[in-house]
Amino acid sequence: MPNVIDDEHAGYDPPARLRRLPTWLTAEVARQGRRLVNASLAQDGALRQHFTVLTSLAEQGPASQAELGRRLSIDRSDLHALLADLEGNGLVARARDERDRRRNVVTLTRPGRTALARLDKRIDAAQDALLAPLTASERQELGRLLQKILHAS
Amino acid sequence: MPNVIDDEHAGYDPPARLRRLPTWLTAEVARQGRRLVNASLAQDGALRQHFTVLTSLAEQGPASQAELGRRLSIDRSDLHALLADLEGNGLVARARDERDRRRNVVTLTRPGRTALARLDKRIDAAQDALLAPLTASERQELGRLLQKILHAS
DNA sequence: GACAGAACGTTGGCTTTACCAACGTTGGAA
DNA sequence: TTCCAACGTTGGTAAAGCCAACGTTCTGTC
Repeated sequence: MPNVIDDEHAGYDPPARLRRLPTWLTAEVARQGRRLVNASLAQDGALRQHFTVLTSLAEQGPASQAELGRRLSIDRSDLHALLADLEGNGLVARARDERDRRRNVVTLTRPGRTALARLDKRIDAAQDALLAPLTASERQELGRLLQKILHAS
Repeated sequence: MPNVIDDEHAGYDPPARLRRLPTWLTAEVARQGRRLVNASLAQDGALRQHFTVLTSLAEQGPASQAELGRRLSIDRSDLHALLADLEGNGLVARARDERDRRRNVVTLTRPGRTALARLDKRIDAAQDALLAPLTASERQELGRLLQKILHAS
């Protein structure tokens, strides 16, 4: 007869040692965030990395595949598959760079821009769901701390 | 002639839209932490989840496989493989619970305890590496915020 | 100008983590 | 006793991350 609340996370009780570990905490929060984002984006049949690529193209402009990979820290081979998906859906165009024919210049199409606008809303909803327990200033502080870690790497 | 420093992360420059997203930030920091932890644990041929399981057994005591899975939010089937690894290395023992013969009671062995002590040091080193850019109070605050998110889920 | 090495896109493979579905066994409740 | 739940187990899928190798194209150097 467990006296825990009857919910899907019944019994969840990680040891204190783990709950004190920053790498464990970030991994666990990231997992939760990923679940929320995946559920949101799945409504449009998109993956998290599709959103990442589209966002980079929209904000930072066209780029070769290799440059895109460096900007986002995504492996060339993984990016290849992602771009194939996006190109297949007409959200992105790949064209050989005539000034350097090794390169494929990736461009956001008009449908791509439209799709991204839709995904943007999905993503924002997921952020709110994840950060619901935090106040506005706590959210800001969390962002600052995480950025500080990333920036110094 | 790029004027960037010659390092392995050359060109890393994610769009501001992503750098503002909590789910993206936590995922990125978690990825970095995972790399550090994996590199540390690999020296002992262990996986992150091996450490998780051993830690739970050490701190929270023996448990059935199902209960272990609920505590750590690890799927039964994934846990099965992890326990097979650990049992194969003699770090863990599985014994049928005679009071409920559906259950396998998992116990930490003496070699398991020894191995965990080794892994503990590896893990702590990885924490320091990840949090290097933060002050002591910032580390504490980050932990608090992440725990608040997890606890309320 | 020829040559060696680097960068590029591409293909293929492997690992970890995360889920889900189904089976036979065992226990508990109606 | 019967039905359902829980358990361990097996098998499968998918996302993500990472690495090695190939042929093509550029670039720097001799």
